[in-house]
Amino acid sequence: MTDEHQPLADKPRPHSDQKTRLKLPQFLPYRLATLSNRISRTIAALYSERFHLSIPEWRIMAILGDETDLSASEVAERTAMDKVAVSRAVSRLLAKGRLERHFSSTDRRRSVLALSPDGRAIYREIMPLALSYEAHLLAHLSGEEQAALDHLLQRLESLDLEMIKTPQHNQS
Amino acid sequence: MTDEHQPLADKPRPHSDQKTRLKLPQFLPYRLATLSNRISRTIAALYSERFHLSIPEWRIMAILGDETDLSASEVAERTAMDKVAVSRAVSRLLAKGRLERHFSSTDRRRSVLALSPDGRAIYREIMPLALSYEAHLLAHLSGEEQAALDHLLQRLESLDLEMIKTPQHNQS
DNA sequence: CTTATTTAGTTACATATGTAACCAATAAAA
DNA sequence: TTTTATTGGTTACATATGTAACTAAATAAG
Repeated sequence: MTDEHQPLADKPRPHSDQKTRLKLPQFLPYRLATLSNRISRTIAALYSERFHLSIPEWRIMAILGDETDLSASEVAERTAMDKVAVSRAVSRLLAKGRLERHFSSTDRRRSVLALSPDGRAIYREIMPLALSYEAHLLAHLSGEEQAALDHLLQRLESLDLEMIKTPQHNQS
Repeated sequence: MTDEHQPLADKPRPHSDQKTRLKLPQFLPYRLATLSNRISRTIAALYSERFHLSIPEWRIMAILGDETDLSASEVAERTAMDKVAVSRAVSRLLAKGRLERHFSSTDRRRSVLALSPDGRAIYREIMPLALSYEAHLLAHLSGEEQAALDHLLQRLESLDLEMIKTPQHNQS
């Protein structure tokens, strides 16, 4: 694949053959990032302007619609957001009246978050949109493809992605 | 945890059964987004502080390392970044001396971008890191899994993700 | 030509995000 | 207990990003 039919004495380029080149469109991290971005934007378009919700805000509502009375740090865990992002999104949601917050009586630092009636109503409107969008996406894949996708995501999610030890190179 | 093994006549919750709930950790767009983020951050850690490069900056260098003398808009196309992001990253790269720019003689609006010698040197350092990280990731997958992954990405990339027509709902 | 239109890129402004510093409450040590 | 460390969350600051408005060059129309 590297050299289609490369005439013998005529190298494509002296300094960089296919093996040492990085082809962005075939680079896995790049592909995942662009695909995921396109999907996220598309789905955000389903609710962002209609409900004035940002992606992190919706994530929090989505979690609290499913499991109620979580603390901010529990929300952070489950949404894979960091605590600062959660804090900010929560305060916006509180300001908009979509969330209710009180604090644990046993630990007065710990917040207890839940959707407000208003938030629940919005949740019930958006959630089917989100699910049907996902269904719409998956509908383009066969059963086996769907299974394979799920399997691969599980595999990749389970990797710890641990850093490769940087080839020693103390040139800093 | 709510009700482990639910006795027959005892509905889990009147208002939301599994079918109408959104389980974030199983929601495809969410899974893609978090996976891709983890990978991007990990890989960015390989070069960001060592070479003082942001992700968009590296993307541009990666493209120009592969194909030289592109215009800003061609870079934008190939990196899937928008032209504003490209403009900003390009000006940072110029400032750091990693890029050279001149303008087309036939169309004086059109920029012609290329890595500077310095940029090329950096490219040659980073690129193997990026590739070996990818290899490291893929090494955890079997040959079939890798093929399936590539196939699925191609499938998903080819979808136009077109918006589902919003169920009419003029409540704005 | 002279005036629209389109195209390439940049700039402005408002908002979002990340990192680190911070405050308050709890838990652990001394 | 008083001191010290840890944990839950928020705030500040610097940087990044998105959208829209804008400049300049090139085309197309009149």
